[in-house]
Amino acid sequence: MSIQQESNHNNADKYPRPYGYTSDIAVFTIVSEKNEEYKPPLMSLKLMLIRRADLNAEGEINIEAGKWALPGGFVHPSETAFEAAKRELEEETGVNGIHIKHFGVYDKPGRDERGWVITNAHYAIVPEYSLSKRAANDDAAEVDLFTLEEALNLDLAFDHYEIITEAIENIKRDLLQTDIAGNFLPKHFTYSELQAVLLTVTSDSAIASDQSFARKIKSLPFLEPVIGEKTQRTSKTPAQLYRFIDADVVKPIYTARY
Amino acid sequence: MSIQQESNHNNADKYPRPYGYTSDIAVFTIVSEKNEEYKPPLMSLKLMLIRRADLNAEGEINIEAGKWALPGGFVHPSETAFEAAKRELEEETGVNGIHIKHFGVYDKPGRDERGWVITNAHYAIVPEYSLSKRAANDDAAEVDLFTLEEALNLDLAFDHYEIITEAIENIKRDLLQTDIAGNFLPKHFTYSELQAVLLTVTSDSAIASDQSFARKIKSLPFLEPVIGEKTQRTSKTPAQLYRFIDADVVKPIYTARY
DNA sequence: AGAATAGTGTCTATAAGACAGTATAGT
DNA sequence: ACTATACTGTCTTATAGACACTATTCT
Repeated sequence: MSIQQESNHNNADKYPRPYGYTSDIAVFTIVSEKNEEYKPPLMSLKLMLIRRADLNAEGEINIEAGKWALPGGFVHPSETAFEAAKRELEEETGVNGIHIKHFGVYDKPGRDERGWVITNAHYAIVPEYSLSKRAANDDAAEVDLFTLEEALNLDLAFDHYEIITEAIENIKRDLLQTDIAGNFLPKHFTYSELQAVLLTVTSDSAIASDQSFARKIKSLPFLEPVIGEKTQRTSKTPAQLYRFIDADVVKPIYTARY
Repeated sequence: MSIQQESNHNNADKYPRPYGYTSDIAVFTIVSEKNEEYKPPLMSLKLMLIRRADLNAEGEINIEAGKWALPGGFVHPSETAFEAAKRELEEETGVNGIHIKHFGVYDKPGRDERGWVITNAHYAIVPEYSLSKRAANDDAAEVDLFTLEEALNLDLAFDHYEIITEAIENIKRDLLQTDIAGNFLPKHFTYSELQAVLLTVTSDSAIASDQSFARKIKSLPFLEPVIGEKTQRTSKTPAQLYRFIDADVVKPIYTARY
């Protein structure tokens, strides 16, 4: 069959239809481990997972029961996979305006033993407080936060090991190459708070050194100081607050602009 | 319904199943407009599109008949969308080992009036000669190459205007930010040939200036000279040949490495 | 010799990182 | 005074781009 005939898309009835179309979300949050007064935070990046119940809603034995999995659900025909992810995340956390990004499609045959289920993988960045609220609301659901290393050592459902691995790669890269780090922070933040976020995914000396990073923050095109705004929440010395602004963060390899 | 219940993926029967699952491919090629002896090439980036037939294989009036569209086809349940794109592209061009990249999922409700059809969009980089061969093989199919501007001014099927727009954004960005430019070139190439590829998507002076670019090519970590190999195909002066090597081309914005 | 492409020499401006030092305010 | 954080001064090195120049080969 030629590609052109197929591309007419007129032969759908001849082709098997997928059994299901879902969205999964790798929900990341940053936990501030210590938070004394006059101290910069110590942060660690965590992933939220849920534990699959032994029985499903009909009382039948659940597939992949007892394993840990990414939250997710079926896409409705009236929405896109991205909208479904957003909707599910808002249902989950009760927070909207969350940063969410599609990073892959998982459709390998056999990834779900019940049939041909295609899932769209997203990662999301959720402030810590939204998740703690949720955990309190719905204590029937077994939900937990894991470090990235812990998460990959759990007994994971479906192909979620692969999805989580790639979610981690994506968020680590994006944290260092885009301006998404701000989604873990309040609107206005100090250099040491941004530094703490970045240190969750890198140990580079240019980030880890206070002096280097204090200098670097002034040269970043997507950051600007909030004039006259200082805080003492990270030190006795009042520290300048910064905010993210919209700016291109492309760093071409052949040329300076395009 | 909570996100956790849905995530059990046990309720597939309750949810509508997609009507079709397809892959589309934006096939890009670079046409060398002039090719005199002892001259560097003048290149332009083109997109291959096909024209949808008036009637389908059953003799019925075809949906979106007469419009131009990306080649593509249905994904088989025994393969991934990426594999389907690769298979279709090889059927189309008769060439394998082609660079192909998934860049998006298009699943907006109503994008295909016959039902819920989800497509995976890919772009591919095909050397010029493979396409000319194909055009000769299958003259029944109406296939043509268009400049990017021409392509967007055609009467395009489905949501292919949007897909093509994003394909163009993706390939332009990747040409300047990754090492994919080499896929348009022979294994060994001169600096002016690489320059001609990049000039199809940028007019930056650092690329356009011969001297600047001749210098730049030596500092690029993913290029190396092929020792002792020179060619006169672009000038009377023998020119050094280069090749791409595997190297990380990440350019973080916060730090030099990670 | 002339023409065209392929480079190199050298200067300038900018930027990044290292190291040392100063500034601020609570205890 | 002491301490911890928040910076700044200054040096070194690396890099990019601009401009002028040289090198090579065919016609």
